Amino acid sequence: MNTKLPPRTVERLSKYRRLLDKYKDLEGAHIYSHKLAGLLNLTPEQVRRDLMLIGITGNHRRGYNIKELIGMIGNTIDRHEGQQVALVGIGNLGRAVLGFIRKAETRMNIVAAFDIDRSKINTHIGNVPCFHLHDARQVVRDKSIRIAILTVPPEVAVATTAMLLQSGIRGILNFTSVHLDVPPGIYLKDYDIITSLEEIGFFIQE
Amino acid sequence: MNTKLPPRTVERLSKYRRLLDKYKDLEGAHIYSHKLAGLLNLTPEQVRRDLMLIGITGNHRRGYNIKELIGMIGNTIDRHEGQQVALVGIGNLGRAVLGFIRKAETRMNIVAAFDIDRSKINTHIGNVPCFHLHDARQVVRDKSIRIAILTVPPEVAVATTAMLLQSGIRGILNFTSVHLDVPPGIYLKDYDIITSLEEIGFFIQE
DNA sequence: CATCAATTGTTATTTTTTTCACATTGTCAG
DNA sequence: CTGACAATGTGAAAAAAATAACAATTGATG
Repeated sequence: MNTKLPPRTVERLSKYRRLLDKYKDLEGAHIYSHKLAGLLNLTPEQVRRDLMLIGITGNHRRGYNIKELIGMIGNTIDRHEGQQVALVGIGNLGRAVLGFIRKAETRMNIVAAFDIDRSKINTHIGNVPCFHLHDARQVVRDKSIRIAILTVPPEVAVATTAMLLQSGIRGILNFTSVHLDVPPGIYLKDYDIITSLEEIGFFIQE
Repeated sequence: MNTKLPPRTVERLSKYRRLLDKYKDLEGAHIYSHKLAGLLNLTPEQVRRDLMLIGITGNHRRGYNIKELIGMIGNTIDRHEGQQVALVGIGNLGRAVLGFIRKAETRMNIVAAFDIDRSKINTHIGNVPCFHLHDARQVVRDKSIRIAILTVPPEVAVATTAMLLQSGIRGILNFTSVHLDVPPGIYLKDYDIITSLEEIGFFIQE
């Protein structure tokens, strides 16, 4: 489908779906744009525009069919059979993130973990097999991995990223506070806890 | 100082400072806007405008004085003697986040942790004392805590948030995937791993 | 069956953020 | 001392995102 959606819209679509997922079995259930907006602190107009952009049509009297909505969002933002994701860096943060994602219901499948600590290689974390980073190219290809979650120590963030890019990774969720330089075509999302805290700190001053 | 900076600018200011912090002892060192921009994948104009907004003046020949720059960013986005932060929810994710922040160099001080598990109360995690959530009001006031990092299980996210708000917290960094409703004046920042992954998944399709 | 209230779909407007463009200025070379 | 280069500072333009406004539609109601 059309890949020209605004990033903000994609973010919100993901949230709509997650919020609505719990009602997915209620056949015929509907929701109004203002209700959905209220639940997520958005405006109804924003919700309607987002849904319009992915071609969802609501009922003028009953609102949007929840099941159809979940389905259409899926058609838009999911790959066909889920995305394969690798966790890179099996420290405390990495393990915690892994646990978090496995508890959440999502189409993102963590299918491999990478580290350089020999004692971790060939073990399983949860049920995720652990490989040496040097084998990334092979594993990434074999398992059709396209996304990496980067939870390595800052010192090795840049070098690790270079290896990941060589191995064919297309998107990176960067938990290190290190700035990464990626070529065009690679989608990088920074997850910078410190910056977020400082931002909060600034905006609560008055 | 002026609190009307665009959120994006505040985010970038935090990043400028973190990047430049390693040069803070080089007396008289300067950096050009285009150099700083290159390091963070921004445009030089954007950098200059951000700095202009907080009243920094560069040298037309040598660029911006790094030390002054770090100082001015601090004047703008820091509270006077750092911010007091509480970690709420001492599970794996909470502990990992705590470890991460303590390794990073930042003015955000984690001064208390909260949980409801009796076995954790009155212990220390790292050197952070752990309290029962019921004592939040008291502790928050005593320690001048203004920001909470929320790493509790999703089932209790809403109830916990209500308690935090009652105790006088002003800002929340929300690691749960649960949507939180906060009154005006409270600054909430969602840290939604799943949404971020799905966003990456969408944008690498083509 | 006509009315009415409520909601959608979408165009227009406003606001926010980024980018462009260029006059201005500090420093260095000669 | 002077000219020229290479920055900065900033108004203006453009792009992106959010909000407002309102006609069109639906279905419930009397």
